[in-house]
Amino acid sequence: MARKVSRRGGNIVTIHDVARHVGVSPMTVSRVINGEKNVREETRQKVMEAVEALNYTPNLAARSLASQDSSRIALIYSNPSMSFLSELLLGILEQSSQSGCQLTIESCDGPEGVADVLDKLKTVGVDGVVLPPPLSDSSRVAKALKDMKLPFVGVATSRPSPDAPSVSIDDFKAAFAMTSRLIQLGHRRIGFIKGNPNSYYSQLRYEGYVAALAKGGLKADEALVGQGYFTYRSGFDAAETLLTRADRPTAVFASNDDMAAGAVATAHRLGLDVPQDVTIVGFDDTSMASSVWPELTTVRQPISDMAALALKLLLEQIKARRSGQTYVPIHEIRDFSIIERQSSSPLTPDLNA
Amino acid sequence: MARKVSRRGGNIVTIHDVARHVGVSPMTVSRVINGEKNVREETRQKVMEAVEALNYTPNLAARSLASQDSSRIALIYSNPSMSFLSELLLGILEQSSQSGCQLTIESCDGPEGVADVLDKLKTVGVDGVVLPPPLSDSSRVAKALKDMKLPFVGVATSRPSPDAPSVSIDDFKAAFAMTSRLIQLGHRRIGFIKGNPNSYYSQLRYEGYVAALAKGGLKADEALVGQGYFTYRSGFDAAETLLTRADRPTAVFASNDDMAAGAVATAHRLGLDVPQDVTIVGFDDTSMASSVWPELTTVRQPISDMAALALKLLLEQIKARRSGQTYVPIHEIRDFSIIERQSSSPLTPDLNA
DNA sequence: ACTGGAAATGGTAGCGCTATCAAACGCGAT
DNA sequence: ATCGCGTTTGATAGCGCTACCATTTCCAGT
Repeated sequence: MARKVSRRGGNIVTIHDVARHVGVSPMTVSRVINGEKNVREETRQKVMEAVEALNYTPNLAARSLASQDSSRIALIYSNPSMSFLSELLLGILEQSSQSGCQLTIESCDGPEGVADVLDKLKTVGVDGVVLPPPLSDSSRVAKALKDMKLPFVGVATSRPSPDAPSVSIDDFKAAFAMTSRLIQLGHRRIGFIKGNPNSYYSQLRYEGYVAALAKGGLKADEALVGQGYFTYRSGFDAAETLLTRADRPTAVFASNDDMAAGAVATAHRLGLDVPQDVTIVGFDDTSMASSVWPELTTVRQPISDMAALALKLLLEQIKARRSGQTYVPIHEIRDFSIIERQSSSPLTPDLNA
Repeated sequence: MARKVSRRGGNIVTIHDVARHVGVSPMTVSRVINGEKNVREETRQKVMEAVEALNYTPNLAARSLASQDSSRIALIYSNPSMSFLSELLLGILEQSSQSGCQLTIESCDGPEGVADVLDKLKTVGVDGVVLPPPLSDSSRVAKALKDMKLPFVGVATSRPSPDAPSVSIDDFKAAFAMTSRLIQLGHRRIGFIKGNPNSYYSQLRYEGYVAALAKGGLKADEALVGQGYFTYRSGFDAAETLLTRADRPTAVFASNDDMAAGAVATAHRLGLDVPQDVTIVGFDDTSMASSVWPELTTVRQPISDMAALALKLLLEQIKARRSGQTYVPIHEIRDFSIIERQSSSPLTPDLNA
């Protein structure tokens, strides 16, 4: 155990210890650690073993100091959907600690808040910005950032800015898949609760629903579509209109989990059992989906992974920009999945009669 | 604008630029930045101005490298209450970026998961651990950490380990205050939904409720107390028992927000309006409280601040330990507050009849 | 004025890592 | 063997900041 006691007390294994242990130069160890290619396989092996044996972990502070890639990146959000945010944070955190970048989280409420926050970023000095929805859909924010010449990345955007990379799922396809699943379960009268009309992905989800109905040979009925605003309350209200109809839908697809939860509450209030009397499904798989009872069947976005990837793309962009290369924004599409929980069931025969 | 172009491309303002601008040594600037005392007021002033003028921001990587205080700290959680977690993360993140420490977030589900995670921390090598509830209440985890000689800090614990610092609110006092408030609103039959009996703070909240009833001259009625487990579902079920009674309570105090939200759902299902027919209040002020409708009146814990403070205490502890000093754990108590939203109202006269 | 000791400031030497370039090595072709 | 060229390795010099100690400045007490 080659341990070195540093000048100031702590005792830590450094790259030099590993180098000495193997009998190579620190530089070689560095190369192995960073996965560079010009290292003989045999050498790489020996270094890896030493790293393992000495239980070496790189000092991120030193690394980012030396490599000058210590980017300051800001995550700004205006969406108070904490459950979405925390998933996002988990992913971003993991990536940022791996990439060794300084992270700042800024909340901006209200529309003028955004401007203030951007101003602050300008004076404080950040190297890039991560934009979760709904900011990632705002062309105003995108333009402001572009004018500031500040690189940014959009997470879960349906309308990626052409100037910046983004990571998202295919909202249309996801809504299509979920609707198809409901049809497959035997549902024929399928209601839909739209999200905020300002959001483009809200539109895409609706279109996916309509397309799936068409493909299933069902005609879209405007009366089965409610307008919501992505809030619990709006789902609660919209569901009331849908579920008090004489020919109420046997399934309701709310375009996010909060609205779905609100719809479940309304169903309960109307004396309807979920999913016995009505199937209700959501979108996003935020913590809300598994908090309420019955737990919601929903479309899962791998938010954490998406966030991590987004940060990675952002850092690449910054690096490219620094070295003067032109950077072509990448728009990455991740896979969604459908999580079936207790809020959905096949259409029961008697209701079909 | 004294800007220096670094060897590798970036151009950043360093402590040297500030020093040159003022005409002092970098050391003095460093002292001013770090708020050390042995600096003449006049000098401090000038340095501050230069910092402002040049828009200097310290490079955290360099700082933690030089001062060797780059602690690796881990946040381990087993509670899937995402809303609580995200608040926590926000606070921790802010503090960690200020203190320049490396943060790792680890989830451990199941009871054996904790052991695995601790094992991992051991091999990876961390300098300290932050424990949010319910882990912060587990004497088993505390003992394991103590055996590993790993400093830790508890956030929102009601049963702080004597060996480690902690930050929490006074759960008893908070429950007492909320119950008193309900009494003040005219309620006389006040129900309570307990949390998981394994949690000590669950017990404290219950005791606060009982004490407030006593002080208000009301006798505690076991029939108005339901057993829950801090989950939505458990609140949903417990509320059913309470609210279907002939002499149902006019107010229900659920000992966390998830259970309160479940109780609201049950009330709705039973055809009761909240708060017209029954007042329902929660505890914690997680995002759940403001997601549902009506939004919940609840006890607010300043989770974010508490988390930030906890991290600070942990770092102090680590520092003290490194320099060989004995460290006396500090148990910090923060103030709670009662947030009144739409789920509570004064007792309406006719119900009192 | 003059000393002594505290307060303020500066010089030096790294913290652990990596960019850069120079050196050493391998190896097929001559 | 010798050359040439690409691959692998090493020596050096910082990245921006702070710990540590040396130095200077200040001011009370004589």
